Amino acid sequence: MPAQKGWLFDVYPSRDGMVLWLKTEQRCLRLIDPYWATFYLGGPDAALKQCAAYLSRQRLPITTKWTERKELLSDCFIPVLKVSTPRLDRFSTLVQSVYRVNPELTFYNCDILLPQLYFYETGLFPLAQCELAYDEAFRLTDFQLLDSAWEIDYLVPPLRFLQLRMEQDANPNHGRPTRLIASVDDREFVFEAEGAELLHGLNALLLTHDPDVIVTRYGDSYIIPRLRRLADAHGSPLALNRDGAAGIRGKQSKSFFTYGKIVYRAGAQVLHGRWHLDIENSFAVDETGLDGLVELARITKLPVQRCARTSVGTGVSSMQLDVAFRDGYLIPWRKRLPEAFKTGSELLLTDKGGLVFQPRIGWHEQVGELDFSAMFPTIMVKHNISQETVLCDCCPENRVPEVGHHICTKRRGLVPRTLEPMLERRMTYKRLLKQPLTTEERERYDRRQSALKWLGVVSFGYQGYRNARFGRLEGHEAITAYSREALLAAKEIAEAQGYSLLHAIVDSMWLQKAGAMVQDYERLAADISRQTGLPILVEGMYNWIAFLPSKRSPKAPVPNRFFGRFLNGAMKVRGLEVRRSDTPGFVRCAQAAMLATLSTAKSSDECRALIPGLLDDLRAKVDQLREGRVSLAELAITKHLSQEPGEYKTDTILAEAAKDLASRGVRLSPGEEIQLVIVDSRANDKVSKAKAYALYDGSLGYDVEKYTELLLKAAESVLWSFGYDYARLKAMFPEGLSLRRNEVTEAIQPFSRLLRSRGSLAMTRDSRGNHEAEESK
DNA sequence: AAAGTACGGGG
DNA sequence: GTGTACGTACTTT
Repeated sequence: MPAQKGWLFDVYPSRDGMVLWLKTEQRCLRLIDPYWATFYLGGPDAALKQCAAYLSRQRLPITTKWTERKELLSDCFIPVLKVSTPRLDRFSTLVQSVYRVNPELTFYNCDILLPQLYFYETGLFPLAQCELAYDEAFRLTDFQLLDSAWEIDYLVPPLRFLQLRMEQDANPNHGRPTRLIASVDDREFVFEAEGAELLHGLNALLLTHDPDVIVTRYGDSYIIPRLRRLADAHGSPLALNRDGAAGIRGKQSKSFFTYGKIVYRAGAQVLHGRWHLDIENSFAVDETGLDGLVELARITKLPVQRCARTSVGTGVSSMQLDVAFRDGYLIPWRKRLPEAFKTGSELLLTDKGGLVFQPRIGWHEQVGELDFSAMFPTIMVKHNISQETVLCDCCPENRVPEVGHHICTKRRGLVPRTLEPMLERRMTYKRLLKQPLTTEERERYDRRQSALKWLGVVSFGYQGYRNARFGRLEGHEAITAYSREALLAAKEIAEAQGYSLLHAIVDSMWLQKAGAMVQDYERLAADISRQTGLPILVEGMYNWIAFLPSKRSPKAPVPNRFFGRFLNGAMKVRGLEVRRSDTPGFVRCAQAAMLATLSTAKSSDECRALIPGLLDDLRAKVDQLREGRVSLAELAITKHLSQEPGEYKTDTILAEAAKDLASRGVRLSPGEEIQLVIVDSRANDKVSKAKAYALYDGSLGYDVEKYTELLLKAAESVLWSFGYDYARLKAMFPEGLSLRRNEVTEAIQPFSRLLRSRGSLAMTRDSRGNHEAEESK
């Protein structure tokens, strides 16, 4: 009987069982595992018996068995009916039909996607190295796992890539049809968007190259749907999929509300036996690249293409399900409830219960910053905070400070058990990063640890889900109570040692003490760690840091508008224009350049000496704007629609641009991102204030003065501490020759997001506003 | 002045 | 699969 070693590349259900694709050095092998998927039913004996009888009358192969399994909340065994079927394609319809017949039964393990359930049950996971044995019909007969999801130095198989993108960098759904560019290795192929040549050319490329991964920009929302329509129209096949029997699974786009804002999720085009990754539709790929995606898929056990497209919260949830499943717990069906539902926040904001001490506005030198590392996840682990441990029946004496909830001391919670190995794993990567490594290794470990960090951040928010499978509001309250206690204690310890607090927010504090060196801060951090039981580290020492005031009331501090220079020359920037996604590239780069220049200065005096130069640069930028030498791509502003284009009550630039697109037949959904260029912000006669970037030919120019204003306001943020406010800057650059209708030069597009996908796998986004400046600069 | 609209998190 | 924070900044009415 043949056996093959390789990596588990793809897993999905089919009529005949679970399809497994094994990637070896040479090829990709399709096997089928005749796997029986199982769910459980609980309830009164009579009802269960009746249900078993109903199931025996079904025409599907189904087995039922009486057994006992543990319930999560009570930790007690309860009698349940185990229902299994090999017809994976009918699994969810089967659950639905049982529910229709007897909605009073309690359902368990029935709403978990089958590949996940398969992974939990077998111990396999995406990209696991394993040896699979199979018969002549390519049916799996045995397997051996040669890998562990917790392995640090795991191997990733060699993968072949095909990249697809449209010629224009803007969202093709919002623009005119352009040519399709396919690239393989370093070769590029350009196809006209219509016609049979495209299909033939692409098919030839797919067949000769046989890529494992198709990486696209806008593949989910535009390229693949178009290719499929084209193939249908010509009646010719399209070889995108590797599994000819399975087809491409399309998912509808949707808009939904979460945490106060509407989110748009593009549809999906999921391949079988081959991955399609749309970098414009993947948080994980965008933030942490392919390395982060593989790391997440391995430890969350979400199939790679699903992992690429879901929120990190889904990953956290999957890890918890895995732990619960392996411990033999029944997993309750999370029915969608119609009532209001509070979602977990990915923001660690003050209103969520974190403590803030407002900053001392202004310029400060010789400042140290201490940050609690992974504060919320660490609290959950340390204090055993989990759905089933908060307000337990057995430990009324173990109280949370302030809020008074009690937490179990007898039983280790599901959430801490999930988080603990993950925190440890991230620490291992961080330790590795301190050792001598090649650039490649450094980047890989850094992306992996960054992917893990997201899991930690989100797992806190998850506690706030009132009806989340493993969330609990009281757990959330307990976490923030512990965090306040820890920050307060840290402040007191620091002050007792002669430090004065400049600013503190949730898990970070900025301190000052004459003559204190890094070692002193290290010692302080060690003291705080010891006394609070939570690890706190020196984030860095600043030569200088500027805490900016509120723009509306210049005497009021705000917690998150500051920038400073670390001793090693790196800058930390929060709340400035560079950090905002709706700042045009031209302004963002101008401000980033100013900050980079300041980062070369180690003191207020050195900064002051740089100001004349900064003002010269600023003048050059203003001139560039006024002379119409800025490209549209640099002026494009990205914003998210909060509603349908027609629902806007006020004519803002965003509403105008959305209506511009809508009037030209572009369908837009709430939450969707659009790009616009301001043409004349003061137009109030219903003449366009703004144009959609994707469709704008530049004939109306751009609003020089508006962009100058944005530029000067960004400059104000940087120069405010040196006495330059907006009024003063404006006076220095009086409205000259105001060219409202400029000739626009289509210059090179240095801010094109395209750059991210060019090259083999340089797929992560440059972070906004973190400018690593070298000490030697 | 009031109402409408958008943004942010971490490293 | 997800179901509407809250404070700040800015624009429009």
